[in-house]
Amino acid sequence: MKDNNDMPGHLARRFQQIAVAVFLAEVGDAGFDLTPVQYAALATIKANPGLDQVTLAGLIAYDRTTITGVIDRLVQKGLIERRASSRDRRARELEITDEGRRTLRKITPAVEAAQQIMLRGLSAKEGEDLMRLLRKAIAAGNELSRAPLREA
Amino acid sequence: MKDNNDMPGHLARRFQQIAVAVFLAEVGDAGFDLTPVQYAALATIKANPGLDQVTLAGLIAYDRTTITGVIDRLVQKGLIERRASSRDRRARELEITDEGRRTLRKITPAVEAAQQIMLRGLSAKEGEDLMRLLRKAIAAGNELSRAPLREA
DNA sequence: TACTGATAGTCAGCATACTGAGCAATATCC
DNA sequence: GGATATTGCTCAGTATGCTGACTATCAGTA
Repeated sequence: MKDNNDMPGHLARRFQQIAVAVFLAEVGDAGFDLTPVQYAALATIKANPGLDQVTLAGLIAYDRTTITGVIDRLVQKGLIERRASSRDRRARELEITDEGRRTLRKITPAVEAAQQIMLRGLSAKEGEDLMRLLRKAIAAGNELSRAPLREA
Repeated sequence: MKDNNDMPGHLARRFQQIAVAVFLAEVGDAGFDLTPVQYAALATIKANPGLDQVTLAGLIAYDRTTITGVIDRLVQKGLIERRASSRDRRARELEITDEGRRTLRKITPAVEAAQQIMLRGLSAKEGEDLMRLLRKAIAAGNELSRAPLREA
């Protein structure tokens, strides 16, 4: 009988669970109310001004039906704006607001601290190894989920 | 500016996302409708007959409020039974049914195939390394989530 | 034994994720 | 140019996961 600890799927779930908890704790302590998912979306919108929702979803590997709610909440918080595209009337262009930019700047230290804490049981080299192996496994499995990563 | 690919949190989410998709695809192809979470609960109930919900949650690191719904669905599918404990009237004892045992036996190949597929980009040694590093990081972060792993 | 604190379970509410369906608009092909 | 396919987005429904609150019960102690 295989143990849970021999199942990559179980380890994946557990590591993700801890990663989210650490992120929320660090960001919360810093005085912000932003989830890991919202943070990634916000940072990606800042780096790609005016992108549409499908492109955003592709850049961070979110499902297109998930991104709708995430964007709703970022708009609600005043961190981004969503407006109709002039070129394609189906699409919505996303833009970060000044408030969003400020939030992103102030929250960065907490986010980076969180990334450290997630790996606190590992040496620097082990942390690098873990990230390298994850990247490799993810690259090989990219097309297996409904929301694969898509380059711009 | 740090890239998403340098963030262990982002890699964790992505790997977990692929792991779930692979699991559901393999198990679905085998003709079963069981999630990774339901599978782990079912297997743990089989291995620990009569355990209560809190103990089960601790063994697989689920939140106690999440386990309620998972158990509801396993009961609904006829794979387990939930009955009041005679020793502690607050607690519910969980028992696998014959149907649950049959299901577990028949889906095991699909589950194991899924674990292979998740790691298909890695060599055998790399897969082992990845699991070892995940186990180590998880052990160090165990207490950081609301639902830590608890030994029996 | 009565009080107090801890524990088992549930519930409401919110935030991902996904399936599948649908609408509107754009692209493509004949 | 018009039928057809595709694309961007949304919605309803289901399944984790979590926070925080609540009930019922149990355990320890004054």
